[in-house]
Amino acid sequence: MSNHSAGGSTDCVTRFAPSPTGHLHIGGARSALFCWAYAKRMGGRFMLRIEDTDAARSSDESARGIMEDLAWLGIEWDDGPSLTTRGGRVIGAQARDVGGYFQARRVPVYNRYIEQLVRAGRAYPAFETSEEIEAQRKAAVAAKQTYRYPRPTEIEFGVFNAALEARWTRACAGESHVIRFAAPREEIVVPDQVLGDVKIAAGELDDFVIRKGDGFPTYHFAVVIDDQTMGVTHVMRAQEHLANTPRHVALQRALRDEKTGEAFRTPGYAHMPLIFNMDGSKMSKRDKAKFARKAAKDAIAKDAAAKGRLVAGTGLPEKTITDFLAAETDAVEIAEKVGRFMNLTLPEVEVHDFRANGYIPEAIVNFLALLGWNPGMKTADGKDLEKFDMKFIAEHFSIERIGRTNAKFDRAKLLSFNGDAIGAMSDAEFAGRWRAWCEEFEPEFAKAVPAGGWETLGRAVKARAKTLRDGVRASAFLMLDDNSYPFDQAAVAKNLTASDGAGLKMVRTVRDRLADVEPFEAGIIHSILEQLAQQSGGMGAVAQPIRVAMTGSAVSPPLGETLAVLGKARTLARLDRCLRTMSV
RNA sequence: GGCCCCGUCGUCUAGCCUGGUUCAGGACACCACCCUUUCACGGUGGGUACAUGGGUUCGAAUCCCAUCGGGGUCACCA
Repeated sequence: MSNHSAGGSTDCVTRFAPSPTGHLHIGGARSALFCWAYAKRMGGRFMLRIEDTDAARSSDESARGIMEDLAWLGIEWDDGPSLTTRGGRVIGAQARDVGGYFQARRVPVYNRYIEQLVRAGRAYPAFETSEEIEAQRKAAVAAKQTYRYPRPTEIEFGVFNAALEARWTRACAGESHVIRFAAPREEIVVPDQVLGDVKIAAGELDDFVIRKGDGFPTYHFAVVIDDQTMGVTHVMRAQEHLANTPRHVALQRALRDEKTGEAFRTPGYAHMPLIFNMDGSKMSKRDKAKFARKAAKDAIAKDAAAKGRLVAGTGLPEKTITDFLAAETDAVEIAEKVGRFMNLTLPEVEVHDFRANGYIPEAIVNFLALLGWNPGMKTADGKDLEKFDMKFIAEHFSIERIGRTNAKFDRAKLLSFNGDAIGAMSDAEFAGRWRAWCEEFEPEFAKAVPAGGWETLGRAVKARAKTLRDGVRASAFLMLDDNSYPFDQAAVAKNLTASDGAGLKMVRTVRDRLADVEPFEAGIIHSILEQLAQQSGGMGAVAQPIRVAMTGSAVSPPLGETLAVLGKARTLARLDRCLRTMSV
């Protein structure tokens, strides 16, 4: 039996290793999900490691945000930093002790292995500045040649000779340097469980940097050391890393574990397909700027004055807006301000964006699982099985069924999944989750919902909401000022004043019937409307006039709930105002 | 450009490994109709794909090769 109670055994250990330089990208979330799923399926452990060796770009705030996003999705780690959820539960509480899950705190470990490599003649200090290297690289490119760092002639592969010792002494004395790996001149085979064996010819690798001038290891080095010392057995990541993997394999062959003295293991690799936008571009934060810019330019093309309104509406300096429109800057903050002012839904690229726009984690996780993986099962009626939950993924995930072809992220399908997931909730569950979301992301609206009104309103809105935010849109009637909301004139003409004011007469009738209703509940209101409908030529003749009178438009959720949530006083006030201000 | 990976409807994909049961199935999107108190929901139906060219074979989406196309990677970023 395993002595690790929280997760499974250490026979299988997968890891997700983000660098904390921003929010969790949706593609990263998929990587994490697959790693998690495989570990669960194998009864192993899923680890979260923070790769913060880029001191300039990393932040603890980002690390925390990433952990919260993962937790929100339901992707919880057995090993990694601990995170206390809102419910007070601690994720990572049973983590194994592997010497820290933040790479920046593991520098002494890396340095020991650096020295091991140097003394084995497999790594050496190099003293060129990055400017010098850059100049050489440019010259090579200009000459249409592939740049490879030329190994100094005095360095003998696999031998700690006098020249190397002299370099090492200079480095240890504090002279500015990097450490480079003496790459082997032999073919390297990366055994990949998705792609099969990927062979890289001898001489393709050059002596890449494994420790930077600032003393931190590079990604390539830290990954190899950590995966070995933390017992990682399976490395699953996006295909963009495939071309880096030979470096890792080469490093593994050159290193020995300082505890066991044995050569490093080569973990099982599985590189998964990449995810792109529908137009084939990379999904990036810049997509928000592109989207907002296009919308703004379109508006200005229609009406030149729109730019002035944009400046005023966003509160940004005119120069900032001008630069933004000219694509001088892709700043997310500007894009978001423009988006907010223009009432745009900017394209989501980070998990947090989806959350803020009203997506629910079950739908995201389900959709993500289908991007590059497929259970290959049928439902009872013979269709492809597409809808499933985390439990299913944990039970059925397999590397063999990971695809090889890149995928485009189809937001329309995600939206459909989200709508279905919302539709599958009970009314009570929807009401609870919708309310919690509104309180966090639409506090103004949340305040406007009367106490006890959430379930009634939720029932009215659930079927027409593909996102939680849609529920707010559908409830726009609630936010109207009872005495000044505008009327859609076409709707008024059609439903109120037409046929000699038949609609207005109906409003009058309904108003009088409603005045006595007690309690003012959706079901009761509905049955009253139904009665009237029977007496007067169908529900359309009753409902549409009321709808227009109550909301100013011909579109709203069902009237029983709409009126009930508004309450008797507001309902009568609105009907009265309509009667007062309108005539044939 | 060098090296590497990939190529089934607009998109995600099933089928490919173990060639025939597939003039290729599902889902999303789209269109039409039905239902209907508006908007939605739901129901029914429809169009659309094996990149191209060569092989192998009685037979190829499935095996082989070439071409074309897409992508990744070549940092003191991860």
